[in-house]
Amino acid sequence: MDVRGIVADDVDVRTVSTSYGETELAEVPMRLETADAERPDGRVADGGLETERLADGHERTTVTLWNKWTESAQLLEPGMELLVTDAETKEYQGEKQYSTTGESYVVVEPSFLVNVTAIRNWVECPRLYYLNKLSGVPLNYPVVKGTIVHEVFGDLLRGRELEESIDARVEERGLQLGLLGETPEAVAEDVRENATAIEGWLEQGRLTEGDGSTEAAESTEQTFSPAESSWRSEQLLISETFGIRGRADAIRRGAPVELKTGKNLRKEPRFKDKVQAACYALLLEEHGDEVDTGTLLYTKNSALDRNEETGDLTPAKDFSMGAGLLKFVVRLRNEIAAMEVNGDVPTGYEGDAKCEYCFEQDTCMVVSGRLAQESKAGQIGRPLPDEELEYFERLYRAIEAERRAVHREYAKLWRQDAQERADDDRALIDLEFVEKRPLEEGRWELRARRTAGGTSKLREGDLVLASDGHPVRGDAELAMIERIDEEVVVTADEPVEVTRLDVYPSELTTDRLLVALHDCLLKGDGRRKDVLFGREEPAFSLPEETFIDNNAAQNEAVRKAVGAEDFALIHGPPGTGKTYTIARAIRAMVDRGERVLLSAFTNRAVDNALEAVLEGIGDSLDDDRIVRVGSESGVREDMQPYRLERAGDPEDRLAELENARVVAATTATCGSREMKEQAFDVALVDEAAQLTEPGTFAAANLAERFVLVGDHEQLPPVVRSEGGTQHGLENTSDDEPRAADLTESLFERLVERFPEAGVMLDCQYRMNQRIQYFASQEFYDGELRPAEPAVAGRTLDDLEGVTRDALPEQLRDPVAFVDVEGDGSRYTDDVEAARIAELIETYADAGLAYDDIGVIAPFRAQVSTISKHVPDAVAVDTVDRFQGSSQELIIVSFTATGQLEGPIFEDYRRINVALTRPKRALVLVGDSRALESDPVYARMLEWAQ
DNA sequence: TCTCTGCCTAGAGGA
Repeated sequence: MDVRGIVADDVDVRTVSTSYGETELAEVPMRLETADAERPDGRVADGGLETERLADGHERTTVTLWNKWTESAQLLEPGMELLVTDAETKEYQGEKQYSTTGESYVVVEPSFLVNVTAIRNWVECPRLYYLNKLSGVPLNYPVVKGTIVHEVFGDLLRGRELEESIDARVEERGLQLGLLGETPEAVAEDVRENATAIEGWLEQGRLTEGDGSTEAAESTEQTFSPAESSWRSEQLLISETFGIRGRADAIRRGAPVELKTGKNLRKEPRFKDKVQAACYALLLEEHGDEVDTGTLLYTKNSALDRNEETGDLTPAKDFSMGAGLLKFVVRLRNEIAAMEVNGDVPTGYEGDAKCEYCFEQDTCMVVSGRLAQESKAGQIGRPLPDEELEYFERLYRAIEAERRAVHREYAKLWRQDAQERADDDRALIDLEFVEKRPLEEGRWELRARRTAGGTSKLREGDLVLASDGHPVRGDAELAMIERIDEEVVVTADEPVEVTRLDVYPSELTTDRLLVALHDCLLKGDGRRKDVLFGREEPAFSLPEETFIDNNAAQNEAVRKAVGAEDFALIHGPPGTGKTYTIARAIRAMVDRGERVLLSAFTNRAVDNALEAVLEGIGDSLDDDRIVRVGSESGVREDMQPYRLERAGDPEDRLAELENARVVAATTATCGSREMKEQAFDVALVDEAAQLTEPGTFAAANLAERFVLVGDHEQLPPVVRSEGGTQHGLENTSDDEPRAADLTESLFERLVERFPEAGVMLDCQYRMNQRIQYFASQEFYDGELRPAEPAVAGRTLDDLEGVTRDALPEQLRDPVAFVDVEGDGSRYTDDVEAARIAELIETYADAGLAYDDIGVIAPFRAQVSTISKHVPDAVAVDTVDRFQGSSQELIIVSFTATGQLEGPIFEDYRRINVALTRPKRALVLVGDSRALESDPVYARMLEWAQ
């Protein structure tokens, strides 16, 4: 039976005498999860025992961990989650207790999914794991080559021809190879050397494998065919029991095969390689296969290197895996999980690797020296100033809290049932599998039909877990959504019979935030840090020329952007021509011969800004000097011609990127290995108030100086972690990072600290004066004003075919309030939705086109309710998604009856965004009693009535 | 059930 619960108190570890001699044991006081809950995998947590039941339905008991599991017990802290499989029960002083058996595994924090590579790194040196996370793996040739060899291996298993695969895989990495100064021929030759060893071995295996049937032998005559020979390539595996996730290179007859692009002439595989294979064995075991062997393929082993001892001719080394190794691997995994949850930093003393052999030795010593960390390798350099150390510590923990939030998303893959996932918009379920079709590249195209309506967050270009029913327990593979409407089309490496798609949570953003933080503080320019940490004032050498002659604030903003030596801040309230100002600033910079990075958090913002730059730069720069870096699905259609292809001839791709005078990319992409090789004179970051500090650094790190453009009175960065209440860690809640560390943008902090480095654009070109008034008073100290009389006086009458006189009197004013009592539900309001539908018809009757109307609601549930009532052409969305756009008429649904409940109303920046979207008319629809209950909303009501 | 975008995964190697 499995025992799962929360550690309730300190753990007692001691040595006792048994008939076998001295033995270690650990007694863990635990609070069990709801007793008789049957787990979805059919295992039953203990239900029948008469243990002490607590008021909350949890039972309290003691679990005894024997022998080597005491090592994992030492890691436990009260509040951590613990799982013991195959436990036995015993009675002690009238109380039922549990203890490990010979079959048991002990898993610390099982819902934290540890990567297989993390375990592999950790077994070599725990600090290596930490360093990889902190400073990232830079672009280097051995790694790129290794990746290509792996891809070719997968292709061979899927039946692709060797030369075709090599050519295609080398071609795909054109940009990376260009950055590394490699030629396709040399790389292909290098890959060929490694791949022929594999091919020969596969061929040999095919002849001797004796899969049995003559049918199999015949059908594999041409190329190796996995379908007939119980092979499977590249499978993503997740274990909910062991808390491990990884992607096996290949699986042969249920056993893992791991490829290594190197040489190993010894008889045995390297220990860390065995550990890696053992991880996959554990993963496979959970999927129902008993695994006791593994194979390692060292591609540089060839006949020439015949091992004297064994006479090995092949690159393959088979080895057997005992229960001891598997348990050892779980204990390693426990160390990582405990460290991640506690936020500890490994020193290197935990392992016994020799630092002089380590290729990360220099990095290790520098990080130790600069961050004042104890390390086995020693330290180089002086520690950062205290304020920087404190900052690093704080942000590191905030980012790690964010990482744990991503892990909670992983855990939902198995903790929530299908319907819950679907209701959460995180999965499409009950699909009807239609067909699988092999693609040229050896991948598969999979089609399924949707049997029910329903929304989901899934979009074209997203990476998803495609499964035949369950993303963890079933047959599942990572897939890319190609098309999603009534039919869903995805591509994947393996032909899964798809009936369900799940959002696959990614740690990529958190990984990149951490690296950006590291780069800023440890590699960053000293002068910049002096300014960021308030030791120096930002400097300017402002140009005399006039860039924009009809808007003083915009002109001043461009002067500051061009003349900043450290940074400049452009505060752009709604409709004030931020993008135009950016375009002018970039033009001025380019005219001065500077290379500019244009960035923002979202693809949409990057494309919008780039569009303005293209309009503004026009004649002054050839099109091929402007490059958009990003994925095909992320970049807007009309910007595709500027998008940098990754595939192709290395020299061409490199030239395209390096010759570009303006490079546009999201901040996440700025943290990519390719972009990190680039250098710029200026980084200009739009929508900077929506970025976390490390997110801003990802762009700023690449440039000599930076310009941030944004509005901190609009929406802040999206942060997932709650910054306090962390699952299973009540005892350390005092030390938990405050969410504020990531929710306040660098833009906002710098605007407050160095107001003189910023300019606020004060003329808006969007709203009728009456509409603008409230936002100006409430959020911009009354300083926002219409740019010209035509803006101040604009009304719906200006639009062709619209007659305001045809509207009821109440709606003739540019701002109107419609009092609706509401239906009292929490996140939806049918009464409001129906009233809004009527309003839309009223405006349509007065001549307004549906696509000039936008409806904003606070909750997604209300958005979908309203959508059902109104024509498709009307844009209905949440505030968050409306940020950055505008409409002639905006109708706001407040969706609250009696009182304003919920945190969504507490952030007034959200109401600022909603009220500043319209150009000519604004209608507020809501319950006046609810709105009056809050002073800001009450003032809004007064203004609107 | 408050709002929610990124990135494309993990892992690729070297004594």
